[in-house]
Amino acid sequence: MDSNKKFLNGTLNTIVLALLKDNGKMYGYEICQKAKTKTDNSILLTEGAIYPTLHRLEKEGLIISSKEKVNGRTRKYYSINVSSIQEVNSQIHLLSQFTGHLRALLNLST
Amino acid sequence: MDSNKKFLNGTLNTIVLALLKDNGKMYGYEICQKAKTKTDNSILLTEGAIYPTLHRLEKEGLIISSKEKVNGRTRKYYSINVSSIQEVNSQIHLLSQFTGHLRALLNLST
DNA sequence: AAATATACATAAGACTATTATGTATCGGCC
DNA sequence: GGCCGATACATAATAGTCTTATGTATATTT
Repeated sequence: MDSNKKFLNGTLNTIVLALLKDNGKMYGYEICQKAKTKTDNSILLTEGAIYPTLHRLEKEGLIISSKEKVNGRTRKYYSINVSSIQEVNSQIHLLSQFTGHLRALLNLST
Repeated sequence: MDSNKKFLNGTLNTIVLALLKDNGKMYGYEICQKAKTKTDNSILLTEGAIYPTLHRLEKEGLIISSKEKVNGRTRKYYSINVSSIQEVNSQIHLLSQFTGHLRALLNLST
């Protein structure tokens, strides 16, 4: 059920970018929940993976963060850096192409 | 163009199994060529990745090998171990599901 | 004769995810 | 009132896979 784990490698970066692009702004915990609910509990992002990924993407300048206190708990919201939107689109497009190629190799019609 | 590289991680195992299942028996170099031609020169498997993968899969008992001398060059042919066909099908199915979930996250219709 | 394609193999290094651990607040339950 | 689960962040040690580089060897093309 959660054997998807081993496939995640390399795609997590782009998954995060795609979710942020769609949802405007999100925080780490929320991204994990979204991925989980959108994939029937199949893609389960762990904290040890998501937070380093967010830090990495911010360091690279693709996303920006801002802290907010909500209900007493601190949330760190991330959103796409507008000046990097082309690069983000490019990365999403590449992953999209890759899934297509994968499906061709697996003989999946669509 | 070959930025698919970073997405490959974790999926190579299953790609190899899928190709072997479709083509009966193949050798390492042939697998690389097949992946390349079937994906418009996008998925380029390197020798440093393919050979360790084949050795790993054989060690796990999912595939079996036999050496043949063809035109003066030695080829090591691999094929699915018939007694592991269920496990192979299962792994291919999991990757297939994963690509579906990925496409859902990327908002790709198909 | 030299370069390219074929065909295998392995080692060093980089990168990413898993697992484990730590901190802290909030809400529900008994 | 105290405990547990959910929320929310973070980091370190470890494992695993891929890239890059290197090596060997034969056949074909230029």
